[in-house]
Amino acid sequence: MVFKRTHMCGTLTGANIGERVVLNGWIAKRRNLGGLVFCDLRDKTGIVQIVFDDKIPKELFDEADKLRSEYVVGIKGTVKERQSINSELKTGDIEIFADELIIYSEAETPPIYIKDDDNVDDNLRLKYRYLDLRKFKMQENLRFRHKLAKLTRDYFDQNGFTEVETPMLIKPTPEGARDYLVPSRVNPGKFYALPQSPQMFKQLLMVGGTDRYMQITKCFRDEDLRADRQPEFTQVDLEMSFVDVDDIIEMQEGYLKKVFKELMGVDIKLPLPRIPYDEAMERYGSDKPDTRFGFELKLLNDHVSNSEFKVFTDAIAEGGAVRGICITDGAESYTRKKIDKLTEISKSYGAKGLVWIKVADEITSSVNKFFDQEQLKELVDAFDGKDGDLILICSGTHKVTYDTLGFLRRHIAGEMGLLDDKKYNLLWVVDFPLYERDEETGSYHAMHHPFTSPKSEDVEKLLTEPYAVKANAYDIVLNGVELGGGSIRIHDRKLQETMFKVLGLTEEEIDEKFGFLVEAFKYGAPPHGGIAYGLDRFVMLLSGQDSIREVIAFPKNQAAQCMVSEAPGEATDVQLEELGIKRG
RNA sequence: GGUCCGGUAGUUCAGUUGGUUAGAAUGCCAGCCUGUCACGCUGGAGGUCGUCGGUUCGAGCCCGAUCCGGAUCGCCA
Repeated sequence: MVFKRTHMCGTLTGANIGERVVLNGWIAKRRNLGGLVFCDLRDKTGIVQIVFDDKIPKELFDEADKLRSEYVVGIKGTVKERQSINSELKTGDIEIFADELIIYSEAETPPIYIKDDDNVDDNLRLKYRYLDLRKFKMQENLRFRHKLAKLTRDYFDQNGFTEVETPMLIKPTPEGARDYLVPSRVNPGKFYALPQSPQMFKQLLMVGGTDRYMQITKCFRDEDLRADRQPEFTQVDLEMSFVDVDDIIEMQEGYLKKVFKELMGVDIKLPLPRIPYDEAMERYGSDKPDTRFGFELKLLNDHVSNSEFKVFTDAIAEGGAVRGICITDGAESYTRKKIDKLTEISKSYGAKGLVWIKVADEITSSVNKFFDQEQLKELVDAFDGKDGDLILICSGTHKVTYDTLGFLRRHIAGEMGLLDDKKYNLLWVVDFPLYERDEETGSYHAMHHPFTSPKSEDVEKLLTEPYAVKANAYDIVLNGVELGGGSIRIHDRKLQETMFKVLGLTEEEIDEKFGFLVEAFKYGAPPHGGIAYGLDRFVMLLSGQDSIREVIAFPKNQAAQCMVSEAPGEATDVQLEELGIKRG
């Protein structure tokens, strides 16, 4: 038997006083005072206090005395005003005097507490996810995620987009991230891959005349996990025909404005800033800059090139750089010990060391032996340094200086409490390089993917100076996190062939990997482009969580295992034989 | 694959220089309790100190190996 509930626990208020109500939920807490039993009854909307007193039959009272944490019960009773109000509780001015009780399920003592701010081992939470999900915080996160997804569908629907499902079983294309492979029983020895993104299919949809496509879909990458990276994750995927970069950005800014207005109550100013990739690297050492604070990078090659400090001069001679950042407003707290700590972390980004300069009447530094006061003053002036500031300098390849200082400026800002989570700095990073160099093989490599179009003014440089070619590619960045990215694609067959040529792909490789797309483009491809957002990250940032695991109902742990179901599991010999993977 | 941190009661943790029977809080169980809401009071149960090996008269603590977890770099077109 199930009690037909009349209300949800958290929605009851003083307006319900005198009403007879029926509630279902979990026992969050029982307090037995002897002749009086209080229970906190919880459902996803909140908690309300139930009272069992001596006015009820003894059998019912005895039943109430048996209640324990996480028992699932139904209650019938009358709403009354409280004698003692609990201002901590939304429903704290009322309580339910129960006259009927049904215990649907008893429960063992739960291994984790059902409490929002409970500090418990992450794997325990994942193992008992169904208990973890009972927390209000988790229910709120799921609800928030749902709202964002709904708003996304509504917005793009209103703008003429059609949601189309693309296949989950696709052809393996060994490029970029590692594929999850799925063996095909009816094609022994052959495999499907799970999509890393619907990229090629959404382009086919454009060739197919869909014009404006969107999809909220799962994508899969068999790479190592991080706090903001799961092997299966959700993308908001979009593609539009007959557009240029401005068209796409304008459409997205409308979307972002709506998201921030309706879900966060924040008015964002349009148009959003656009920062060219080169400038982002030069000023922030990152292609996803956090602009909520300063500490911008400065190239110091000209200021140190004639110094005695070989570490610097060697780096410059080898084509590298010397760069620094200046920590202002409260840098005094950085003692030698703390700077040593920073130096230690810097090494993981490839820096050999970190030079520090403390600005004061008498400038001190870790390189006093090599720089006199005048030379140090020059460096300080390069940053407009003031008394109390701390300048940190590192040298090496351009990449090492960007990575190290890009990390340090954000790390230090975090330590100094400058990362205001109420501030939403959205910006576009544009004009990405089309190619990057593969450090191991020395070959060219599409930075985005091989269908990204070069900027028209750079097309002639494709074969002569590939590194100088900028792409019609853009990333949307929020507070130092990449929310999404996209590009205008190549729709011209000649240009696509040139692109493949620069990448060093043979006819066979092209045919094997992208043959069907190249073939499709023979029959009339519209100019098109799109973008994809990481939905999990988006929800994480907006709801103020520090891991995407908080906004995914059943996430994987760092070893890519599902702690609830214990996936992945073994396959039986019979299964493997049937799939043609193992001989019987 | 590399680096760093961690693994002690159901849970979160403490455990000094290697030294008696490994502690606290919370949770759990029992009894008492009519206005609690982190209820209170009294009592109780609860441990393969991740695992294996070594050093030692003696190891939670030291050494080696290993497993597991987390963070991070590489990786993530």
